[in-house]
Amino acid sequence: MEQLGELELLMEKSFGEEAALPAELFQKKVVSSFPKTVLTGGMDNRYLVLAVDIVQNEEGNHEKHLIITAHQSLEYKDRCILRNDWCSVPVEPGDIIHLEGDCTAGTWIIDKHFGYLILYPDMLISGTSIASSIRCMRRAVLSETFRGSDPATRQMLIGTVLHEVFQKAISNSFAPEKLQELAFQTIQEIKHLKEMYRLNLNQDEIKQEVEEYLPSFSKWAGDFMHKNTLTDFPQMQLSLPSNDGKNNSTCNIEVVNSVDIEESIWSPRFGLKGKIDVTVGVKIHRGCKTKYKIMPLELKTGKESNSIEHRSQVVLYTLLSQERRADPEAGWLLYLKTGQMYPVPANHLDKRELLKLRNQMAFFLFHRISKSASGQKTQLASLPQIIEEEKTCKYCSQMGNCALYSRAVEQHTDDSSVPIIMLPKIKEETQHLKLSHLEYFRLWCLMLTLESQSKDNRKNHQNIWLMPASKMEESGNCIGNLIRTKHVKTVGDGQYLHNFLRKNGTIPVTNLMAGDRIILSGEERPLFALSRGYVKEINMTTVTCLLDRNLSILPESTLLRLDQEEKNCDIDTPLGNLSKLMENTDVSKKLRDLIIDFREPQFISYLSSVLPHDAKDTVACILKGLNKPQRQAMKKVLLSKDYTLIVGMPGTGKTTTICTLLPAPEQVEKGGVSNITEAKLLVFLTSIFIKAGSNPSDIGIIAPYRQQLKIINDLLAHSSIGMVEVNTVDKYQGRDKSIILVSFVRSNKDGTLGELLKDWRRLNVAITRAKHKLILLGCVPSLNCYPPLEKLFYHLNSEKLISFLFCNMKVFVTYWEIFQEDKALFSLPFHTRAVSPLASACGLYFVCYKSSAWLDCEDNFYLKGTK
DNA sequence: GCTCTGCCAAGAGGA
Repeated sequence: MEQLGELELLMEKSFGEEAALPAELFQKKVVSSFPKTVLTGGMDNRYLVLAVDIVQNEEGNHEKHLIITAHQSLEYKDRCILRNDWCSVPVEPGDIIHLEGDCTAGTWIIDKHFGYLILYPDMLISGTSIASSIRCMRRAVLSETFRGSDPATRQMLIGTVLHEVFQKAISNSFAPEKLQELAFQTIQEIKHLKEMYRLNLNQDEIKQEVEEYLPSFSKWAGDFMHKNTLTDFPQMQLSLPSNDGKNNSTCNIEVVNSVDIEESIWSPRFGLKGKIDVTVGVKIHRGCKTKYKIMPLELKTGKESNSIEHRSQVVLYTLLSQERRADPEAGWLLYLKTGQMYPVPANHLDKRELLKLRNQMAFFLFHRISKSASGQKTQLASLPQIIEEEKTCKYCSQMGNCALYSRAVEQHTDDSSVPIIMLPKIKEETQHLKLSHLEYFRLWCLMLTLESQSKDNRKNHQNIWLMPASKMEESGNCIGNLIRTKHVKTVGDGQYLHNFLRKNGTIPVTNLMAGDRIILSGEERPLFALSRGYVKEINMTTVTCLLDRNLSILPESTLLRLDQEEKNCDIDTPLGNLSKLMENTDVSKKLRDLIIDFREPQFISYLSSVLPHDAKDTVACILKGLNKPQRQAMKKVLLSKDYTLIVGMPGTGKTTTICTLLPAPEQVEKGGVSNITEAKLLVFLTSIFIKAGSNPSDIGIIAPYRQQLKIINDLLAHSSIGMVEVNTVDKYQGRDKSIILVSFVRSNKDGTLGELLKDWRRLNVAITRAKHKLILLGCVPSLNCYPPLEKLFYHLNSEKLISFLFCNMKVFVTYWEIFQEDKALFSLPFHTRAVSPLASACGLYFVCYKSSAWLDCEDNFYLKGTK
């Protein structure tokens, strides 16, 4: 919030003052709003706007004059003059922009004929999003906010299937039998079958509808591919800027090959991203001349509209293509229903207007929060104006959110003007909501938006294009200098196993571990985000990854980098849920009642009335394994009509084991805290369990610190021990293993424990993941500084469960057996995991966990998943 | 103070 305050302070200043603002203040703003941006000139320029002035030129027209700098020191200033419609770009002092065009004598001129300005170029907006903003900017912004409001439909499924069939055919064959086979095979894919089930459609009707398209596929291929004479190819009117002067726009079009399928491109130059259905090699025969171009081909399965939205999408893809190769100057729009293909030239005017829309959208997405006019209240900003087109609104899937936002947010705080004809519609859409509901929506929408904007939650992959791999490697979240080795193995649909080798020597110190999500890019500029996936295996020299695309089309010499996918703040799901909670349905109404208006949950009186007769034995069997308080709570859950809050903590059982050794001081280094002695002991104990006949997959190793996990992993790799899972406490949440070994790591003289271990919830998770045996390893004097652990030791000590391994550096080792004794450790009321499967089997709405007070913590309520 | 949580994604078509 401090940063936001700073920003607003700047925004409130007038232009004159802006220019005079001290450089440090600007630098502060840039650091807080654009933490990763490095100002730079040249092709990938990033300018900081220092001042904005509106002036009248000699012809009496308005121009926007910007004072800009591409230097971190802010010392060297350039100018940018925005003419014609560019004057309307909502650019403000402190903004980051990218400029395309020419800079002469320190001045950029962007006008209707030449040049582009890209606002917040590192914010990548998808082609479809921008295309949809043509009709209604508000809807485009709402769709980016409330994702998942678009219900899936039969047509969408058909569309997805047909895209896939065409894409397979173009690199295979369009022969009718082959098409049949590809269609059949595609329909059988699990993801499509699931979707059919969801939409309540049967396979046969989908198959039939898909098959209706296939003759058009063949017709298209017959027209555009594999002919003997050039003149057999369809004639089209297509003039490209590069053959200017020549009036001959007539040409024959030959589609030679498919260069790529679903090519995913990020363009930090134009601030765009997108996926190109098919990237095709095309020969354009004009007179006796032939030009070969690699161009985007966009497939459409719906009505042959050749609409401005469809064409715009293609124009945007020509911009994306420039990130990888020469400007295609045009693209193709193919309607699969008829096989009709339209050329879409990308002229300056279209590109200019689309980029202006992109800028507008970027502005709205960037400015989600505002300050109230009266003072210091942080509130949600207004969205783009509601349009006055009842026809467009009639079928809009964002109608509900649009009206809700207008009523709950805009009409509450702002003097925003709603078109009069839209007022009744807004009222109608929101009349089922009480004031308390609107308030709830406003509050949570604000909270979630703020959360997503907080510094460490901001989702951006900017490092990939703003920072070279060699520099990123220092953080441990990136590995560069990799080349692809061996063959790419296709594991499944959209899953390709790749092997990478560090080109020179060994892989540097890294945080990357098996299971981490990564983004694969080329080291060279144009190859950002070629593919996404997971690390499968990593050692000193090689990395194995499961990727979503097959990269064997790249030359083997291509230098690649892996970037750990930054955590993404998923506010999409809660925002989607919030939107759903406000829907005019019975289910949502009931939930509003319980959640917003706090209606007390209801319970029925007798279990026999709810339990199906044949479920009795099963339930009895499950209950038998629980202790008394667990059984009582379980009963309450079963009687629940609405929801049940379960207050609980896990644990029971005991036994002892003894070892001798872990002095075991911790090491603090760049990668984090670790404890080699504990690690060795732990690996030793693991080997004992395996020798004793335990299955490695039944053993889990937990440590709170990543560095410790790394050391344990290294030790395991050098031993003969197989696939033992090693992970952080948090990754084990909600799961368990037969045998769990925990390494507490911390051991020092001054009693520093760090905040991490002090989180009692984490401690709780760590000691409750074991089904049969739990071994805790740690330094008693160090850990004793913390009351909850002290309590634990007190108990363990009284039960003689602690083995002191060395006289002055005491280490405890213990395990106990869970579920074998009725007696609960610490008199814990519950074992939550025992409850949840049963609860969900009973179809409860909520399963709620209240954190227990056993460690003198404050009362926290956790609302867990809805069903 | 060194950890994690919600996570695949841009588009599938409608009018």
